Amino acid sequence: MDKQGVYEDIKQKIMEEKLLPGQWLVERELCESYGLSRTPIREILWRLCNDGLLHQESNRGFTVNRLNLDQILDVFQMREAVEGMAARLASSKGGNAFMAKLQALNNQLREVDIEQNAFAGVLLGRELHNAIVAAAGNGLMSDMYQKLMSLTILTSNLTRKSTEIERASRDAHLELIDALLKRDEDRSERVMREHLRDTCRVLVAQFYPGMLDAKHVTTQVDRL
Amino acid sequence: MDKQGVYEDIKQKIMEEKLLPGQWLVERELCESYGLSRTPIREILWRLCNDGLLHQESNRGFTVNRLNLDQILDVFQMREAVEGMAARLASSKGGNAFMAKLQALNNQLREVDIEQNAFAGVLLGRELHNAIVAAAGNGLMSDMYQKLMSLTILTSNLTRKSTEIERASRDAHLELIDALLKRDEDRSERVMREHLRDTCRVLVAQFYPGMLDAKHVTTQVDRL
DNA sequence: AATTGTATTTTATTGTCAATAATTATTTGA
DNA sequence: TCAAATAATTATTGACAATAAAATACAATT
Repeated sequence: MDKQGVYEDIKQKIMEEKLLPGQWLVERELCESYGLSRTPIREILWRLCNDGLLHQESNRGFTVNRLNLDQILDVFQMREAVEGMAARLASSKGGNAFMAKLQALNNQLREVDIEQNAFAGVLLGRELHNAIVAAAGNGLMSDMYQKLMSLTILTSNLTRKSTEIERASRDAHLELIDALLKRDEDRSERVMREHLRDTCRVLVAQFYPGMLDAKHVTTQVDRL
Repeated sequence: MDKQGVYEDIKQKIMEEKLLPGQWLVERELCESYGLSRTPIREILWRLCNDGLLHQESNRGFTVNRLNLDQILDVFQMREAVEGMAARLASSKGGNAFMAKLQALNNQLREVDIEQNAFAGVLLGRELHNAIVAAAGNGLMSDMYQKLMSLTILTSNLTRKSTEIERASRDAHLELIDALLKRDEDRSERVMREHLRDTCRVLVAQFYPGMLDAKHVTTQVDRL
């Protein structure tokens, strides 16, 4: 397997929780299992570190990054900033293909039975978010979004406890699509932000019950 | 010089335009001048690459990153998103120390004679932006802001042609401080965004005259 | 004969590796 | 419990391989 392949393989293993937060990645073991020497492996580990997936301690090596509650809140706060702007830009600059994509997602979302197949809804939601960021047409934004999504997924395995999150997201996603289709920039940004704050609340409630009074989560936007 | 020192030295050389965009950084030369071996130099180069200061081409090495107009616009768009949110958070969560800092900056800014000493104004402006992001209390935001500032400085040597930029920024900075002191979240964010868009316009006008009709720069916010 | 185009050689540079040094963690003995 | 010895792991180094650019030599064409 070549360097790029190894990079993606490790990344995926972290995403799929085959490598758990806090777990040490031993260079020698990685060399043996992938058949590469330490130098390229090291380079890969640095990349993953800069993606936010790994954490390095000097002279100790790399672990899978573990986010505490404050960091999770930080991630969602940044997602509000970045994806909020993405929604604004997409609503004004999105082309025909984007609008068609929104229509398609709208129809698919309405058809999905959340209680029966929540994960399908989650996947559609991700597609929506990805499409919005892509439509914003800002490469730097795409990079930062990618990093934020990595950190989001690192937060918790969304695949499992997804029902409640999806239940909370569906209406917001439909409203978001509506705002985008109407090219309402302000509403698009506002809905996106509120949606992310809600998602964050639900997620925190699930994984850190009894901590909803944390400062970040209760921040309110009077008017956007 | 140790690893961290070399990292900062190269970074500063890029900031000060002692290393120019497009210029190749040859590993062997860096090894000789800093007295380190290739592996740690390589590690430093990867870090700088992930900071956005360098650009890598496979089997060719690293160059100082060169931003085209579109990328510059992307940077400022992201700064609007990130620093807009920073202003919002700082206005609501900023403590006594932050408020005192704002007062001090307010006084200093009013005293500075722009026409005579524009750079002093630029430095105060940077201090203000830094203080706002710090007051937002989001580590991830600080990281992303750092990267965006690196890219901003890479854009052009702001030290030289700073008079016009500072002239355009001063009033905005004062208004921003006012909004923050009054803890007006919405206005703080709005003013920050408008200020960054104006700065971007001035900068583009200086370095890319006759291109102000570029799509990004003309994007307007009706209501924030 | 001069010039252009192409193939070949040379050079410069990065990519990879395995051995060694330095650091940190663990075990063992009192 | 503490200290020293041992083991495990990362950090660095220098040598070598692979790759890409540059220079050169040569042939083809006008």
